[in-house]
This record gives sequence, C-alpha cells and structure tokens, in this order.
Amino acid sequence: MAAPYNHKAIEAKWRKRWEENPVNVDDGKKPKYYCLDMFPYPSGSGLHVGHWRGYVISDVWSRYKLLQGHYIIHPMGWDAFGLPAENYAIKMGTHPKISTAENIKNIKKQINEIAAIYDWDMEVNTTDPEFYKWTQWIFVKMFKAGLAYEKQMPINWCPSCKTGLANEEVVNGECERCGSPVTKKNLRQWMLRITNYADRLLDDLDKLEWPEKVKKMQTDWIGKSYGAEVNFKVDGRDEEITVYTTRPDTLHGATFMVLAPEHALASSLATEETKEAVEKYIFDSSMRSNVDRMQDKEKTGVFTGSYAINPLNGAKVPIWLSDYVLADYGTGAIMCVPAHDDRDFEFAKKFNLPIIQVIAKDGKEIEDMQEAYTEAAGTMINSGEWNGMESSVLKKEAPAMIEEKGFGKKTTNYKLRDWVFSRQRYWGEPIPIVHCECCGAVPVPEEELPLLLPEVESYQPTGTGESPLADIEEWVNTTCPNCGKPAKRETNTMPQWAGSSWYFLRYVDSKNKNELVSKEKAKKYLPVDMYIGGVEHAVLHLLYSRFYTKFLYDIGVVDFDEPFTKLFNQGMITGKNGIKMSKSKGNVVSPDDLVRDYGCDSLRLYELFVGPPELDSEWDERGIDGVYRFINRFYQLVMNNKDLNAPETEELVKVRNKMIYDITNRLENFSLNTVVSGFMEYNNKLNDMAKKQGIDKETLKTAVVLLAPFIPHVSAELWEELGETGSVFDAGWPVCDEEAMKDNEIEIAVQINGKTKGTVLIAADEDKDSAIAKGKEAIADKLTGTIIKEIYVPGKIINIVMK
RNA sequence: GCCGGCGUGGCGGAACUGGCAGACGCGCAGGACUUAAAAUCCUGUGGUGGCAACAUCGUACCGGUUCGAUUCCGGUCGCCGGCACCA
Repeated sequence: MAAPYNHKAIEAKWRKRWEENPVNVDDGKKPKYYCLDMFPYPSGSGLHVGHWRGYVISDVWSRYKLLQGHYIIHPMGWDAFGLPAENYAIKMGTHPKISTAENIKNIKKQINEIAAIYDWDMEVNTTDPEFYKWTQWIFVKMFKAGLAYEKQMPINWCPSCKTGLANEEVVNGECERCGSPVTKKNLRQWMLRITNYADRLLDDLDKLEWPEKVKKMQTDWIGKSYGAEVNFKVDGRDEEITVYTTRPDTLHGATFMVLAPEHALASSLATEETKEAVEKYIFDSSMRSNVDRMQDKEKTGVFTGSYAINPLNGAKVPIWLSDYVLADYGTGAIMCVPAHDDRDFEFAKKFNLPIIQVIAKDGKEIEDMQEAYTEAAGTMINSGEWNGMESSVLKKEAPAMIEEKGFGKKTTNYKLRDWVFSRQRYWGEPIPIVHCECCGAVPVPEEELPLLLPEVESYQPTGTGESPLADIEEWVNTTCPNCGKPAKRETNTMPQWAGSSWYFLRYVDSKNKNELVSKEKAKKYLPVDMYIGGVEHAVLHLLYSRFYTKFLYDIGVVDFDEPFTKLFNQGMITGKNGIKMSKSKGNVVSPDDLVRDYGCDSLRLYELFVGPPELDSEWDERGIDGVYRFINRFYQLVMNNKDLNAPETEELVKVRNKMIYDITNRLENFSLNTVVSGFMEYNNKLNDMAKKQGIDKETLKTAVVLLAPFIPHVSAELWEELGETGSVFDAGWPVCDEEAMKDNEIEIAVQINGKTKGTVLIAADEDKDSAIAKGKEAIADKLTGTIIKEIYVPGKIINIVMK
C-alpha cells in the first residue's frame, strides 16, 4: 500500500515548482486563447466559496485549452473605483485609496489559493493613474466625436448613495447598489450617446456565442420597435402634434389623443375653462416621483379642452394629458385606440371616451367589449378605404402609405436611452473637461492626461448634486486649455462602469505608456475568446463594454467590434435554502478552512461537482468529503499500479478511449459537474479492473492528464511518480481512438409493449431477424400473448408489441 | 400584466438528436478491520407487496401523439429570472 495522499505536502511542492517554472508560456508559435474572468472589486469581506466557483471554472477551461496547445491569456485585475469601494471606505473611516490597496492585497492572497494560472504581469487596477489615463482618453475621444455631451435634465438619483444613476442601474425603482428607492433630481449631467449605437448593438448580437438569455435581455433593453409618426393638426390652430405608433393600421380607431404632462404644448392647449385643471395636473405630475408613477397604475388624466384632427378621416378627437404617456419616448404624445390597446381601453373606460373597433376578430365585431383586442389579426372594419384588408398586412404597409399621403413617416424607436455618465462622488475618474466662459466645455489636452484625482480630507458625498471635488478650490480653478483665461474644472466623476468597459483590452499591454494598447499586441492577443462571470451584468457591464469596443473600433484603436466572442454565466453559490451568502446573514462559507483541511484540489473539484455550472447551487458542507475520497482513491490507484507493469489489454484500451471520449465530450459541453462524476465512474471501474488484472501505465497516464485541469497539484505529482520528467501540462490533451473504443457486443434492453423485461447481448452489427430472435429467447417465459409487431433499433432496443 | 426558464428518491443531481429513469456523490443502514473510535474497505438503499425470483406504481398535475415519453404537443398548478404604462 502506498502512503496516504498528503495534500499539504503535494500542493506546497508544486506551488513552488510552478513559481520557478510557469506552465503557461508564450513561445510565439502557439495560438493564443484569451480566457477572461469578470474582475472583482476589492471588497473588504474577502472571497467566499461562491467567488471561487467562477474562477475555478475559468481556470479549468484555461488549462484545458493549454493542454490543447494554446498559449493562454488569463489575467486578473481590480475594478477598484466606484461606489462599493467608496462606501466601504466611508464605513471604515479609511481613505478609499488605503482601504482599496489593503483589500487588494488580501483578496490577491486568497485568489492565489485557487492556484489558477493567472499572469500577474498583466494585472490592471482601474484606480491606477496609468490605467485611468486611458479611461479619460477614451472620454476625450468620445467628446471630440460628439458622443459625450452635457444636458440639464431630471435624472435618477439615489438619496442614499447621493449620486445620479444610469437607467441600467435602477432595478424596480431601486438603486442597484444599495436598494434605496430612486428619486428624480434635476441636474446638469454628462451623457454618452450610446443610442447612436443602438442598431449595431442590436444587430451584432447575432454573431456572439452568448447565452440566449443574455442576448434576449439586451435585445429587450434596446427595445427596438417599428411604426410610424403621424401628424395631427390641432383644431382651429396652426400647430401640429406628432404621435408615434406601432399600430398605424388602427388609425381609424383613434378616438382621443394623450400627451405627456411634460409635452411642450401641454399647457398651451388648455382653454379658459380647463386652464386651472390642466395647470394643476401638470404641476402634480412634476411632483410625483418615479416610483409613484410606476407603482400606481390607476390611470389619471385631464382634458385640455382642445381637439386634434385625424389626418386620415378628418375625425375630431379630444386631446388629454396623462402621465401614463412618457415624455422621453417617441414624441411624448400618442394617438389612442381604446379598442385595440389595453392602456387606452382602461383610460377610455375611466373617462367615458368612445371606443371604435377597427379589426374584426374572427370576422365580426366584439359585442360588449370587456378588454382590448390587441392582436394584429383580423379584417379591417370601420376604416374607410382600408376596409377588408388584413390587419397584419396593413400593420406593415401602413407606415409607407402614411408617408405617401404626406401626413407622417415610417420610423423606428428604441427603449434604450443615452447613458447618464456623471457621478457626484469622489472615488472615480475625474471627467477631463474644463469649463471656460468663452470656449464652453473644453477637453483636457490628451498629452496632459491623466488628470489626477486630487487628494482630499473629506471625500463623503455632499448630497447637494455637487461632487466633493467641487470644494477643492485650488483644483477646480484652472485655466482654459484653449484660450488661457481662468476657467473651472468639471467636478463630477465617472461611474464605476467606465474602467470596466475596456479593461480587458489593457491586460495584454498593461504597461504601455504611449498607447491604450499597441496595434501589434491587440492583433495578436485580442479579442476575448471566453468570458466567464455572473449574469448580473447582462445589461450593464456587458452592454457598456460592447459600446466602448465599437467606438474604439470606429476610431481605429482595435480591429474588432465585439469584445467577447463567447460568454458563460456561472450560477451563484448560495447558503442553505438558496439564501445569498452575505456577512449580515452570517451564512458565508470561507474557502480558507476548506483549503487547509481538504486541499485546493479538493475544493476546486467540489466547486464543480456541487451542481451544473450555469445554475445556482446550495453549498452543502458535507459534499466535499466525496471528492476528497475520490482524489485519495485515484491517488492510491496510481501509486499502487505504477510499478506493476501490467499489460495493456484490449479491455483496458477500450476503457481508456471511452474515458477520453466521455470526459472530452462533457468538457466541451461545459457540463463540468458530470465531468467530475465521469472521473468517479472511471475511477471505480479502473479500481475494479486493477483487482483483476492491474492497470497499464498508458491508461494511468491518460487519466492523470485528463485530470490535470481539475486537480493540477495531484496530477503533476502523479505524472512525476509515473516517471515523467516534463510538465503534465505539456503532455497534450489525449485524443480518442474511436475505433478502439467500439464494442463488438452490446447489451440492449428487451421490452414488451415498451416495458423492459430483460436484456440480451448481441453483436453490434447483428441483423434484425436474429437480433429479435435472440431478444425473444431472452424473455421467452414472458411471451404469453399474440405478437403484433416486433421493433429493433440497432444499439438501442428490442420491443415486442403484444396483445 | 408581458417575455423567458424550471419542476426527477431523504438531499445535490444524471439520462447525448424519444429507447433499460434515478449514473455519480452526500446521507442512512448493515458488515469487515480495531480493545475501542476515527480513517479505510465491502454490501444494501424510489414507493408498495413478497423470504425470494418477481410483480406493480413512479420524473408537479390532467390529457394527447408514439411500438415506446423525464424528453415532443395542448391545458392546469407551483417556483425562479427579466421587463414593467416604451403606445
């Protein structure tokens, strides 16, 4: 018997070896493979077993690609600017610069326990001036391209974090970070024109190998719709009101019109009699918070007293104001067809407005209508010249017809809004803009970047809508880069997403002083082949990164316009009953003790075995014993057989090739939990065979190589024990000989009426009649009725249909 | 409300394009080794009936297609995620 498996000694030994001789080296000849983790923000609470999971998955994948002969780009860095880091600093009463540095040190130590093949020479930190120089540079380029602009407008405001937020950061009316209800605040903001890229962001999703779920979330977020703008004249006046509709086919059914209270014409449409009510409604709406407007779905509204003329049939329709119409979508005004729209129907019922059906459902009008008929399916009625047309056809053709008639045009709309890019907080990249009385907003000259974040005494958010930087007079007061006159610096900072939108480009050339990334290195190492991280960034980071990459492509920095070819979202590891691990819940499982007691290899394997990698999994402390036992058994198997020189039998060759086939297949399908169970099955099988005939060296070596991406220390140790002098990671991924693994005899099930009654051994190429004959023989005692039909599916089943 | 996804033993979960449901692991029970325990090894482990071979039921529920359905189709219930007055 070999000595028991000593994880401490083995892991310490190989850590040291790999430090001296890294396993992943760029020899200039191997094809590159870029496998990226979503980089963490350096939180103060350190890593728990949930963080490990994603990093283990990406490392296993990286090492698999390494064994297949690639040079792996597998970097790690720190998303260290932004709210989480700053809030933590405030809570601890430490300057964010100091707490961030401390946290990075701790987490880096913990990450090293995973024994991933990270290349720390590539490390980036978004708060490093040499890094954020380029974050600012991109902003200046966007400003010059007209993509960054200032705007005074009511934006989402988190009263707890005391900063403005992007649309993407508001989840169910609450702050994505802290969960406080988001209010509105009228602020001057820097905006990024991400909407200019809406079509490309939408269309290019097609070329990505991403989870369909994420693609769909982005598609919905961009929210492209097709329709028409239609101009309605205001009765008795010169003005026109343009509405946007996706259902121009129902134009004849428009019985009223609704404008957002913020619409430019809203108050001027009021008459003597309605003036007071209209003004009050507009004022009340302006006072209602977003959350109010969202949660309270009961329709409110007021009649302006004015009428609009339907350009198609001349009908006179009343114009109302209501806050269910959004000011910043479409034209801020809609035509209302209560018969065919749920919201219009509700509004019409409440205010007693006429309902005219223009689509005959199943050939007739609906009697006593209780809800709107919203499908574009049926024949047009009450629609003048359009009568008799098919609604679905008309829906597509109407925009062009309207355009031809001259009272509107075909158009598209998006739900995506421009990106609110400024934050009223200290811990972020200063926006490199100088405000000059003569020249307006002037970018800091590129050669003067980085514009350093000044040191401050007080970095607490002010809550006034100004960033803490506004208090530092000597920093704020400067001269205009353009005309040289006294000017003031922009005091807002960038959101956390600024650095993370492009950091993956920097890794491959992280020390370049002159360029964001050199053309040569970008071409050689980019883009990212596989990106692994949580699904929570589906419309935040992942959308922003795509936008940034497309912009950098447009200005010639990179020659690809999608950053991440493949994406994998790993599920969360939760505590008992699916509760998210958090310090406050007291259910955090630290990897440190587990590594000490079971070893890194065991924890790596258990992180995968705990469940399908794409699903959330509950952490069950006891399960790790199972993988530990497996590693131990495998270790014993190799140690006890390595010097026996057992002959390579046909059966062993078969098992070996099946093992290669199964493991590779499951790995390729990213079914990592079943890869682990597969190893256990083959280990059990080989242990059985070892008792009977011993295991040949080639089979042992193959198993060790297959396991190397998963349990690198043990594999390296056993590789050496098997007499190999080179690195197991240079061994090459085993290739399956499919001929050698074929069975010439197969056991298949014999059924009666689809229920298994027994099994029979037949040749793989057995002909139908003899197969059925053998099958019947095997269950002869159960063939008691009249046989109606006999089915033989080669390699699968024999089924006797009997009465 | 709309759009996705999911529902399998005591537990985590297997089952490739319809073909032996419950692999693998945890837990549990019994046994071996031990003075004893831990560790390790062996055996068993969906329900019901039977000493047993075996029979029978069984993949949320109801129905359909099929020689055969966890898998495909229709409906119901439950859970999870996304969007949320976007006209």
